[in-house]
Amino acid sequence: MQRLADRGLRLTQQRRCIVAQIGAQEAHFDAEDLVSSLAAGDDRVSRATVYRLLPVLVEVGVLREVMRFGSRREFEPVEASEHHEHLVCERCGAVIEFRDQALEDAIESAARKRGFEMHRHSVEMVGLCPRCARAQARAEEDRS
Amino acid sequence: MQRLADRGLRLTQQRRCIVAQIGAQEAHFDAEDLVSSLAAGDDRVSRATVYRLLPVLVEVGVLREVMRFGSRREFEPVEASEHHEHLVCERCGAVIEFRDQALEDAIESAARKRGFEMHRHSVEMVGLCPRCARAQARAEEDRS
DNA sequence: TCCTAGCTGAGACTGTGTCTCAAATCTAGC
DNA sequence: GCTAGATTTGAGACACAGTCTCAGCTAGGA
Ligand SMILES: [Zn+2]
Ligand SMILES: [Zn+2]
Ligand SMILES: [Zn+2]
Ligand SMILES: [Zn+2]
Repeated sequence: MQRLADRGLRLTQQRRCIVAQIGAQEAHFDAEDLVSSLAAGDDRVSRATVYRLLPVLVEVGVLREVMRFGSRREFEPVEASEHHEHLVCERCGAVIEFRDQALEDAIESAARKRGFEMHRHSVEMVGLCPRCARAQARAEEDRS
Repeated sequence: MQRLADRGLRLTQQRRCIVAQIGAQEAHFDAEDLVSSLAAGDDRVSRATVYRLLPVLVEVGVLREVMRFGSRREFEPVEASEHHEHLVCERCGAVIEFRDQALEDAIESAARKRGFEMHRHSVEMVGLCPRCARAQARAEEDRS
C-alpha cells in the first residue's frame, strides 16, 4: 500500500481490498481469481478495478507478471517470495517452484554478454514431475 | 506434410497452403500472421482451419508453442531452427534470439537435480536491448 | 468544509480463439 | 475412374479475457 501512496496514487477502499486479497491467494493467481474471491466476501470491487490495479502493482514492484502458455495473465507477489523458476508437469499440472543459483548466474551472464540490460526473466520447464515420470515408466513397462 | 499422413490425417489443399506459408514466416509467428499472409496471396484458407491446424502441427512435432507474456499464442518451427532463448526489449519491442550453451547446461542440470523429466523449456529475458539501453542512459544524462 | 483530480462501476466493446453444422473433399475399395 | 463414407472445411455464432467509456463518487489537500 505504501508503494502506491509514494507514487501519489490514492489509497481507496477498493485498492485496500484487492491488496488484502492478494495476500490470501496462492503463490500464483490471475485477475479472475481475485474477482471471484472478492465477490465471495463482503467487499464490493468491480472487475474493471481489479484489472486496472494489477498492472499498477507490477509497475510499483509489488507483483511480477509470470510468463505462461495458457490464456490468462498470471501474477505472483515479488516480496514474501524469493525469485524462483517453474517446473510444469504436463501430466498432472503440478507447478513446482525452485531456486537454483547456478541457473540464475548463467542467465545473468548470458544477458550481460550480449549487452542486454535485463530487468526480469522467467524460466519455464515443461515435462514430467518425479511422480508422473515414475508412473509413466511403469505404464510403459506393463505394456511391453 | 508426411508427419500428417503418418497419423492418418488427410493432405488437403488447405493444409498444404498453411504448411507452405509457415515456411515463409519469420522465426516466430502466430495464427493471425498466417491468416493475413494467406489472405494476401491467392490461397483461400479460413481462419478456423488455420486455428485448427496449429495444435495438430505441435502434436506431430512440426511446431513448438512458445511461452509468452503477450496475448496471442506464438509458434516456431522445430526443425530448421536450432533451439534458442529470447531477449525481449521493453522499449522497442525487438526480440533477440540467442543460444548459450552454458545456460542450456545449467537448465538441464537444474531439472535433473530435481528428478524432473524435462521435455522442453523456455527462457525469456525482458529489459532493454543494447541500443535502447544506450538511448535511455543518454536521456537520463540530459535530464540531469 | 469544500474542491477537484483521480478513481470507480456497469456495461459496451475488442481481440483472440473455439464451436457448430451443412457442404465440400479426400481416400480407400471396387 | 467411380463411389461411398468419413474427414475436413468455411462462415459465422459463440466464449472468454481484457480494455475502454463516461457519469458519478471519493480521497485528501487547502
Ligand atoms: Zn506430474
Ligand atoms: Zn512462481
Ligand atoms: Zn530496444
Ligand atoms: Zn525463438
